[in-house]
Amino acid sequence: MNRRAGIDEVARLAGVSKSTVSRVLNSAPHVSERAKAAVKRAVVQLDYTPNQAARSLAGHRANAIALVLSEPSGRVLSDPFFAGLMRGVHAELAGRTQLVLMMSQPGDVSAYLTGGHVDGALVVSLHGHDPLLSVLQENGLPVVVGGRPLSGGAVPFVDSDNFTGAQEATKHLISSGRRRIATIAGPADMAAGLDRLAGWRRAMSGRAADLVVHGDFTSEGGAAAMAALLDRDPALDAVFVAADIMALGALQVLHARGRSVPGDVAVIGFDDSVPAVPPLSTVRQDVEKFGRMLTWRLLAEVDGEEGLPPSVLLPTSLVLRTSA
Amino acid sequence: MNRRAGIDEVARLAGVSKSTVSRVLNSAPHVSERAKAAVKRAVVQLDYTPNQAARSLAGHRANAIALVLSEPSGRVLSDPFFAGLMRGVHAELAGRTQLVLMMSQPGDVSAYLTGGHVDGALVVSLHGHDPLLSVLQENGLPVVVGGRPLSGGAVPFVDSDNFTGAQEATKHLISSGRRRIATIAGPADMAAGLDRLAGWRRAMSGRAADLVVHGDFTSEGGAAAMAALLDRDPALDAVFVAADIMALGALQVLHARGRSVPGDVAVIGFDDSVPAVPPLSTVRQDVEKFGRMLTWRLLAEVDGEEGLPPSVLLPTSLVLRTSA
DNA sequence: ACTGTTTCTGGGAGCGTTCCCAGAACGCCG
DNA sequence: CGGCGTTCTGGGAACGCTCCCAGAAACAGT
Repeated sequence: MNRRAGIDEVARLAGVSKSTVSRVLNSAPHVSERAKAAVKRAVVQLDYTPNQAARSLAGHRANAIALVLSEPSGRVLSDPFFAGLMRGVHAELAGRTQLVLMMSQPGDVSAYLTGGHVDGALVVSLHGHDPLLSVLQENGLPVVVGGRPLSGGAVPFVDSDNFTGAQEATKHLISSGRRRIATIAGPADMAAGLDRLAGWRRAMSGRAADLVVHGDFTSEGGAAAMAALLDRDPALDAVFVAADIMALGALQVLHARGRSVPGDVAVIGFDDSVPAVPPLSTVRQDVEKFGRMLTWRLLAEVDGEEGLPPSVLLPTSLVLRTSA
Repeated sequence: MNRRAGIDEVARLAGVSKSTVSRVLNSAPHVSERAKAAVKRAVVQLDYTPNQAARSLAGHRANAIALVLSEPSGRVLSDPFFAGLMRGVHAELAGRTQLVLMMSQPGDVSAYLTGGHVDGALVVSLHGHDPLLSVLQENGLPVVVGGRPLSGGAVPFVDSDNFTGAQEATKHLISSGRRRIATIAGPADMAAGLDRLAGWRRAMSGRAADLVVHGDFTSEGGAAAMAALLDRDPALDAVFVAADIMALGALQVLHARGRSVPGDVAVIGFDDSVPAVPPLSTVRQDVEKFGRMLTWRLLAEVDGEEGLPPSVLLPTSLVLRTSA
């Protein structure tokens, strides 16, 4: 393993000072074309890669952002939503900064984050009134939250338009003639759960909206919720499920109890994340775009740009397949 | 944002030199209990966190490892397998080192990796004869591969016992009286695909083993493969699918073509990663353990431990549910 | 020509650690 | 009591960059 070239070697080969090399590398102004070209040539010739550690140390900038999964159980990782999100984040980063992954065990995470190891944090899957947010804000660390936070004042966030999506899905169920429409809602301590439930409620206004059971965004939770719903009203003929992954569980229960889908019961999910039998009608959200937005917003914040939107709401669209 | 304390402040408060502080932080030998206690107290009092950048720079160690997804498309990310893997990796890391995520766009990744920014790399989802491995080895970067690499000589790897798992699944289909047993295999350029196919072949020895179609580890691929299989032999009565995610696609096609599962066609998947209708019989692999093993192995390698096993094969187990 | 302004350039002081080396303190043995 | 090993400690030179400052060069305007 031959030692890697340093900036001074590049400087010597290019016949300039290391200051100039540094300027070229950071595309700073006030560099002659001649010097720029010479440096670039030297960089290629020596196969030079700047040392990140030295850069961070001298530049007071970590060149890394954290993706924090605020979920001790690590449940999120199994969620296809998360996979797409990460793809988006990564795409937007485009090698500019490193992505450090963290799963939140309350204490240590904030210590690490405020320790100056990252320039900013993407916080995802926040439950209830997590203190993490306020801690980070107090320390002045740029933060963008994925999914509307339930507390935390003025933190910028990116979210899908859960309310409208849920509303449209439910409207579709109503207009296709369903009479007893239930919902398997998300956790009551997450905005995604609450907002989708609110959308369902809005669409149901004027009808009996009592068939509500909360799930936990897992297929097991979805199954349990479906069973509970069926016990409560064996005659229900439609269900809006706040997540595809829960819909999968619901589908299993419906099948086991001899209900045909969509014959006896229509099902609409949310996310457009999983293939199912029968193919699931669902509310589609572009998770990759979600991830890109999140990242773009954070990087802009880190760069100190002005006039940024406090938050962004991404549109959703109803995708009709077989299940409803 | 008040400036963070440095090592010398800790030293001053503790009444020792920064060398001693450093020794305590790295739990190096030759430090008196007295000094150790004083330093620890000072650290707590000042809420001191060592600066990673400075550490890496001075210590010639990045304190980070890379998780490389050797898949330009980013397909892996949607795979539940990957989610579990990452959970395992993260658990094993336990805050000791950072995890940097990378998706392989052939060129840049190896440049970055050999640039000294990480102490080692976990390479996952390798296709065919990826040159990445040899590049890394030439540069002396510790590497552990997830899933047996098709080329690359003596790289240590961790893998599930795909062969045995597939064999057992197929044996089960045979012993339960199925006559025409097909398989949807994985990609022909990945060991996971090849080994599972080999297991199926071994179990099928003595019977006609011609119903083979390759999929690409996506549900769409699984659907296409199932359709092709059905066209080739409408009377097939069982199929071993090399990945649950493909099985989902296959299930959709079977359903669409009026085949009941398991009545007309028995289905066994691989991974135990997705809920389905009907619940899928599958070959279970402990992906979290997989991730932990992978990481443990790499860290051991990085630490220069001796006598490490060249590779590890994790057992699989057949989980029987409804589909077969 | 003389000063001012702008573009370019190099020198060198940090950044916060680790690691090496040399020295202090403390035994213990002859 | 002198010498020698062993444990402990502090000083200071790296590590490879960025950033500040001051000087050189180029080009104006008077």
